[in-house]
Amino acid sequence: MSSLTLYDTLSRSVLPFVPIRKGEASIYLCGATVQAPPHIGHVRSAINFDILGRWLTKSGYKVTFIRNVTDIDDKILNKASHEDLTWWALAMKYERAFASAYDALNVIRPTYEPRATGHITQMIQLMQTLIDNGTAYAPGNGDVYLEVRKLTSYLTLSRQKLEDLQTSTDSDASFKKDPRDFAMWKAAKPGEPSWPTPWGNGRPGWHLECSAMAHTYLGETFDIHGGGLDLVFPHHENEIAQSQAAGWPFAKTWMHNALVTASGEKMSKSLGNSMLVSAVLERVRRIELRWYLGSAHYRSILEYSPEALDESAVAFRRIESFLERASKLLGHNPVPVLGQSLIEAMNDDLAVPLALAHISEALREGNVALANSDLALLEQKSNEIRGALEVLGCDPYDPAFSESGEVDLREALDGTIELALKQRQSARDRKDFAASDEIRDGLAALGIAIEDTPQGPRWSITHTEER
RNA sequence: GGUGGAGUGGCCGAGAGGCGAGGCACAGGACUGCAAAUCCUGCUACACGGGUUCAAAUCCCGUCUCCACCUCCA
Repeated sequence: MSSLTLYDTLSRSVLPFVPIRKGEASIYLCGATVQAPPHIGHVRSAINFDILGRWLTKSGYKVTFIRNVTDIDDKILNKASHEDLTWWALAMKYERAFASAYDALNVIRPTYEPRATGHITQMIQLMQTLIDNGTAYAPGNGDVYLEVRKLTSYLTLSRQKLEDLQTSTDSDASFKKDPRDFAMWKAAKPGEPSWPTPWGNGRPGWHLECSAMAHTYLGETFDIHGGGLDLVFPHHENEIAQSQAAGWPFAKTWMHNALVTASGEKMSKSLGNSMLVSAVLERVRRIELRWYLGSAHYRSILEYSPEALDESAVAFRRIESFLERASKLLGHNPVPVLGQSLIEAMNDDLAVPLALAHISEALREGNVALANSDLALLEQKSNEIRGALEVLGCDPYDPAFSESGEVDLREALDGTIELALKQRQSARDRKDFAASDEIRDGLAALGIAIEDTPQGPRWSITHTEER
């Protein structure tokens, strides 16, 4: 059996995954700054790393997964004044929006989900350590900076040279010893929330919280640190800088998901091209959005278009409909089984597109088995397909995807439609095709598609108008 | 200016020296009262120009185009 390899941004190569603690895997993922509702780029990141977590779990590791919530920062303060809310009310509002989007898309909840504001003590301790050892300084205005020239190594992840960085145009640069020094802690402006520190009242800078929280929950070193590709610099570089300056080895492997683009450009709120999760869920079902966002390789750009989304949803319905027909013929639901080809694909740096090709193949073979009523083969193929879907977090039998009340409704509907199908069958038996087609067309107009199979007619809801 | 990534058939999208990934669309066929679904067959592509090699989408050199990051970003 093959074993897991993952692409590591630090070494720029695919390396075998060797856990620090045998049988365990620790992951820290940079979560959201909760200042606006989630768009599909945000949840893509969560889904990509959810697939990683699921695969590690399937592979037998005990996974500790941390995903933080940044609940204090400049944008949150700005937005709060615009929305006429307190900063904490705004942060909670959007934290909940993210949480419900993650739940809707069947992203497994992290082991712990720490908030920045809950870890001020740990941040102050870290700053104290760095000030004591001379890598950080408090110039007296309430800010605390990290002095990047004191570091033995810096910019190893993005492979840049300090001299090549375009210098910041910050107006407060006057307190910095070097314009490239970055703020770990920001002095409070009048009216802003603040926490007391030995260097004055203020609030955390963005980078400090992740160093402090990763250390709190995962210790001085852990297996995987993840995040979006846009976080490599400065965020992750600065996390490394702070943590290693404190003497912590920090993350062993760095993984970055590629971004979602629209019209060739990065999806972001400021560009005005972001597709909110809530808006996209008007178009496709939750499981279909998950399938779409998870089906690209995590290191490939995903270019969003409504057409691509629709196409992906149609492809997923084919699989779903196969499983439905298979379980009907088998008399029970498929049991998730990991096929060898799926295992190899996933172990190869989570090669989801390759896994998809294997699903397509199994689907074709399964359909043949269905046509021939080859129950043994049908069982095998449907089990493997369900196993693959489960790894991708897109198992149609997962209760996470069942709509409330759907089951009861479906049963009632089933009886009603069976009645209509019986009428249609008797019309067909007397070759009264006008009457039989009238029944089929009538059902179609109600959003019920009828297909005649060797096992008799089957019905399904046409999903186009749904959710 | 610096640092990365990318360009593959009508479209999407894997692969990374030699065996046509896969999907969608399209065309033909099988099945069907018709349709749908399903299956079978067809569609031989790797930005451009050089080079290395018995063999290049893959390696090397050069060029073009696009994207991301350079202290707000997932």
